[in-house]
Amino acid sequence: MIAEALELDGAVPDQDACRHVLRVLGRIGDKWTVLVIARLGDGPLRYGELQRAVTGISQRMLTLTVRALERDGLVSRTVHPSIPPRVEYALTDLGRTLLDPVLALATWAIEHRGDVEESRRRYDGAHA
Amino acid sequence: MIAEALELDGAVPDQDACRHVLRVLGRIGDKWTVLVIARLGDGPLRYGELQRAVTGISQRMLTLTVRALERDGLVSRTVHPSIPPRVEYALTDLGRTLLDPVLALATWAIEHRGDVEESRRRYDGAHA
DNA sequence: CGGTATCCCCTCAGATACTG
DNA sequence: CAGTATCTGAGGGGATACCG
Repeated sequence: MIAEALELDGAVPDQDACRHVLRVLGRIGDKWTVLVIARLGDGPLRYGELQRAVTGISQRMLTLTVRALERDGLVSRTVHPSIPPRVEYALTDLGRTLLDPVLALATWAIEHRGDVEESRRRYDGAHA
Repeated sequence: MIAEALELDGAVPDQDACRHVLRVLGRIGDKWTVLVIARLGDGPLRYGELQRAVTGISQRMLTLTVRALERDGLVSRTVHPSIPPRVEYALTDLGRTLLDPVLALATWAIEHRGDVEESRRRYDGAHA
C-alpha cells in the first residue's frame, strides 16, 4: 500500500519519486528539523530565540537546519537591517502544510509509546 | 502546536516524551526502515525476498533494520524449523497502525514535490 | 546579534568473508 | 537460506574561534 504510493505505478517502480519521498523522510527524521519546525509553528522567532527554544542545538547546526528549510521553501528568513541586526524566521504557507502529517506521526509515537517500550523490554529480556 | 503535542504540558516541557517522539521520527527517517515497512505492508516476506524487494540494501543493514523493528514490536519474525531454514517477516498489528501516518507524510512529499524543487532552484539561483 | 570557518570525533553504512 | 564478523570510508554533529 505504501509501496504503491511511493512508487506510483506497477511495472517499473518510480525510483525517482521514491527517493524523493525518502529524502523528505530523512530530512524530517534528522536530529533538529522537527524541533525547529515545531517551535516556529507557534510563531516567528529570531535567531537567538530559536536557539534558546531548541535546547542543545549548536550555532552550526541551527544555521545548517534553517538554511536547508529555507532552501526547501518551508521557512522564510527576513533580515531587518538595523543595529544590532535582527533576523526573523517563520514558517511559510508550505511549511505549515507539513505540520499536520508531522503531528500525526508525533501523535502515533505518543499513543503507542507504551506498546513500543513493553515490546522492547520483552525483546531485551528474551535475548539476554 | 506541535511543540505542545511533543511536550504535552505547558510549564515544564516533557523532555522525555519529546525525545521519545524524536527517536521514533529518527527511526522512520532512516534510510531503510520505511522501505522495509512499505514492502511488508503488502504481506509477509522471507528474508531473501525482502532483500530483493528493497533494492540496494545490504545483508547487514537488512538484519539491523528488521531486528530494530522486531524489538519495537512493529514486525514479527517467524522461524520455520526446516531445511533449508525459512524465516518470515510480517507487520504486526502495531506495525500496521504506523502505515497511515507514514503514508500521510509520503503523500505530502509527493504532492509538494514541485513546490520544494522550485524553491530549491530559486534559492540556488539567488545564492550563486 | 547573527552568523562563518575550522578541527575533530564517532557513528553509520557498505563491502567482504565466513558460518549453522 | 539466513544470517554473523570484521574492516573501512564518508559524513553528521559538537567545540571552538573568529567576523560584519
